[in-house]
Amino acid sequence: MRNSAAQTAEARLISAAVQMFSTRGYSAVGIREIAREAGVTIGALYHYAPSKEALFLRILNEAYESAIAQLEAAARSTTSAAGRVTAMICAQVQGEVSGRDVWNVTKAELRALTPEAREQVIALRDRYEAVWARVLAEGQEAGDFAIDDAVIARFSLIKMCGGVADWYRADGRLTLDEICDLLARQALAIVGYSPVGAARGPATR
Amino acid sequence: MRNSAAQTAEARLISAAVQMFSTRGYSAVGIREIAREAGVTIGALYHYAPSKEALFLRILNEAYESAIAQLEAAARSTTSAAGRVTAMICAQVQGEVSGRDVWNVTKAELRALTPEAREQVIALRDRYEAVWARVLAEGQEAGDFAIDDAVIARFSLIKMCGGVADWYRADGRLTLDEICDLLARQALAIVGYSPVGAARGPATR
DNA sequence: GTCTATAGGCTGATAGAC
DNA sequence: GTCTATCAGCCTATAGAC
Repeated sequence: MRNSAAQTAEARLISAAVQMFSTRGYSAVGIREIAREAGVTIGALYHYAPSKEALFLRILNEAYESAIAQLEAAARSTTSAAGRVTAMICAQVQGEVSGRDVWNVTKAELRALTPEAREQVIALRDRYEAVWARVLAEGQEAGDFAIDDAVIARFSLIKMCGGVADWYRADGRLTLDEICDLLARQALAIVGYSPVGAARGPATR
Repeated sequence: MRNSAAQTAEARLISAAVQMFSTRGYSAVGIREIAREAGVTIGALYHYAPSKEALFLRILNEAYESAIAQLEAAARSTTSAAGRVTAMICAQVQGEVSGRDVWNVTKAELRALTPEAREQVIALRDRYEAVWARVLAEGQEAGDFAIDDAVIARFSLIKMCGGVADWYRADGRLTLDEICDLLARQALAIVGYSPVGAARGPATR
């Protein structure tokens, strides 16, 4: 039992599964290993989850629901289009870094799922992207942004944040706040943000 | 034997492995399945590759060597910094889309490798990123670009292209050329490109 | 070069005692 | 809730015939 005994067996199973799926992949990790790492046996594992895939799906669901809630909170945190994008970039980067194990799993393992389970997770991903789509469209309509193609811009923004957890280190050259700031500037450059509200007008800074 | 019988057994094995690793993941695919898909038996498979991981490593190596060569050709194709970035974005996007199976494998499966093999593939990735780093630094020194942070910009550019193959469809809304053009514009926005060569000066288009 | 047979071990999942 | 024992099947890899 490597995790704290203060946690319930269920919590230890979830966190062991997240950590192991993240570092080695869903298919490469056996239920026996998860159970051993969590300090229980397979019998107990199957008491908490009806199957390996169900355990996995639960992790994916919780990760996305939490991420969507945080992204929506960031989108509501201010009224300016540029402020929203900045807050959403920060929310996404911080979510990815603090839950890097979960997101490693989430992004890499859709293909390991059965078709029904995969559709369920894709619906969550679509809800997440819809928050971005709404904010970008509002900024465009208000004249704050000059976006060539909303779909391409959205994909790029999401991808841009998605890799941070791969290389960020707490003792690295840049703090997380600095990284968020740099990425937010890049994001505003991508959406053609101009403070005066004139599409494609000269930038002042 | 689902693949063309005109190919050698070796070529069929490689392409079957690429396709199956891509759609289902390295760990989830067994050597029996690869051999069956290629129309040979495991005995023949082990004649061409000493192990499952060696077969996998060979695929990764060939993919990266080819991608590095194409990226370097794009970087040499023109002398202007902006032209180079545009050509490199196109090279990267087209490489990812035309070889989407290989890249799905390459990006997702590093963790399935043993430590020695992983280091080898990471060295290839570093060589790939070094081409980008060089071009961005040259553009910055020449005054064509105004990059806040070269590392962050490089990661963002690479990530931005990396997702295209996930959603691109030949019969989709945008042609591949249109996508490359849009991404190249975003790339130039990220690197703070200004045609007059003045850092952070007003954009003319 | 390609085959079959097989070794030795791991897989997800279940049954039933406590 | 948690355990042990077990099923049926899959895994990578090897040996040796042809």
